[in-house]
Amino acid sequence: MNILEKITQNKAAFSKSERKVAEIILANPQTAIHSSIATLAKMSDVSEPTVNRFCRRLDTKGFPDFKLHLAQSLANGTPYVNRHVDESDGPGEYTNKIFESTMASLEVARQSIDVNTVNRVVDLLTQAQKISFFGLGASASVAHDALNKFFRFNVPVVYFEDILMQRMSCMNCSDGDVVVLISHTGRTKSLVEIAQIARSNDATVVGITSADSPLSKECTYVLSLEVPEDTDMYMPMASRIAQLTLIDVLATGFTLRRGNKFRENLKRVKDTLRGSRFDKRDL
Amino acid sequence: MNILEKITQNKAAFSKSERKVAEIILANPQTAIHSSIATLAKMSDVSEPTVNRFCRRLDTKGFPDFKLHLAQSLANGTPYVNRHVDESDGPGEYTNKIFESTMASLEVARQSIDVNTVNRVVDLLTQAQKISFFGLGASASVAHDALNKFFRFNVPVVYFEDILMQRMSCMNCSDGDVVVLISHTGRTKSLVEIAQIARSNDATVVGITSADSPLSKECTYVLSLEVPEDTDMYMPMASRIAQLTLIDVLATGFTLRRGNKFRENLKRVKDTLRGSRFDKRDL
DNA sequence: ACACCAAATGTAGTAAAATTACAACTTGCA
DNA sequence: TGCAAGTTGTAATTTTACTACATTTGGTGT
Repeated sequence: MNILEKITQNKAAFSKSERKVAEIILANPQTAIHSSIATLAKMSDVSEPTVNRFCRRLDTKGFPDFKLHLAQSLANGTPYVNRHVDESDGPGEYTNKIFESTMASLEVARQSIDVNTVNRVVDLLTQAQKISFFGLGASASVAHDALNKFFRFNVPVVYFEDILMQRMSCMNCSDGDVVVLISHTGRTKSLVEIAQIARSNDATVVGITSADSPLSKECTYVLSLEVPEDTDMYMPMASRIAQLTLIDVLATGFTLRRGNKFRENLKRVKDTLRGSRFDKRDL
Repeated sequence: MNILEKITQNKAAFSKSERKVAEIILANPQTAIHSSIATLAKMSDVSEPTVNRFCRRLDTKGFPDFKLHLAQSLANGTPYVNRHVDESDGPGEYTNKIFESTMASLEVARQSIDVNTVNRVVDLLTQAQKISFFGLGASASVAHDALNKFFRFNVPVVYFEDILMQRMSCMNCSDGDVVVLISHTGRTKSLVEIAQIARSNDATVVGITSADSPLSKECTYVLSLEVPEDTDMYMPMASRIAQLTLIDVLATGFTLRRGNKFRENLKRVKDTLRGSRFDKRDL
């Protein structure tokens, strides 16, 4: 865990002098990591052993070890904590907060992804006769993006924003078709219905949605993304970003998989051509 | 810069013994940060001053300072380096690489954003009579997403995928209208034309595009995102993600500026959606 | 091939930093 | 008031890092 947060949390448990040290470090962590224990003791107006005890209380081996932890907390990237925007924030603040929370959400999403399912879905997609991407509301643009990506692969791809078109499309599904349904909550009624229609027409249904949702129960495969809930009103839907990134992952997997096959194919063509050519040694 | 990369890069410039130290550190950086200079010297089979000189050569103040840098490089999150996917990668690897490069790109984008322009654009949007979002290809889905976000604000928002519709819409622009054009490269001809049409009809044109592009020259305001170029074939378009996040930033700025009354309105929109969803307690 | 110079490396001593053990001081409670 | 538990500081010890200088290595020109 981030040691800066830890200091803030344990603040109550510290003794008076230890708290002095905590204040100084929190106020100026960058200085702290470049100071010796003596300097820091003087700044906090306590003795050196007090600083040392402070470090130990935070489960570090001693002052140098503490500095290491602190340095890591301060390292670029780590402090991507889900910081919420509040009303008093200026443009600089909310810009940074949003970027940082987005990155934090991506990190959480990354860790929650089940690689095996990704692999199976990629497998499925490469073998699909037709791929459909459907989503509603905020997820519609994600489906839209997926269309863009997969369209380049020269595969039959389908995307509709309209519920009725989505339904009709699913009714025409058959064995070998893959329907990818995107929904953060997984509670959108019409999308759940579409999953049922697609399944009853022998299509494989892949859900990019949250686990244990009504939608996930209707899917053949579920790629769940555990993105922190967008509880805050100002909070952007980080889930979309995670979904898009997941689409990127699928598209990449697709390219890699098809790439291999494609290269083998190339080689076979070359071999076939050889017969119609003069060999090098014949020259 | 990440010190681990630095070590790898400068490897050639090192002396024989220094290289020994480099090898040991690269092979086991986690151990290195918890070792004293003496231990590390013994492991590398060199003398202590050699280790010290090694540290100095990397522009650190000495061994402790070097450890600090190393710790930061090893910190969770920092190694979000743009790692490229290669053909031999398995699902686990490419998934991680894509998430990490996306995060890395977001970080770069964050640093490149001009907050003042963000502020001015938010200002503009809050006062706009009508807001249009246009993009083509991959950027179309970003515009689509923007539509979704701003639609909730109960502001007249327009979005078209069709070039002709985009043109016509811009021809009907008037003073007070804001047209947001999204394009990673900023070299899409028809989008540049649309910018010109919109401007000549007194609309304010905001470009979410790269600086110094043809499109940027036609815009009233440019929000440039310096996202690393997607050179690699397997590389996903991280630029879209950055654009989306920027849209989030604008939307958030918009909400903040509009104040309390407006936020109540937002809540009402959310409540309305409830009817189309399965309730949590229904499970 | 040899001598010489410069760069690289190591040795030993020194300075600095961190830790330990213990003493003195608070603080709360009987 | 006095004592016990917890807190803080002092001083000595140990560990760690650094510096100055000596030795070695490798390369270059005669």
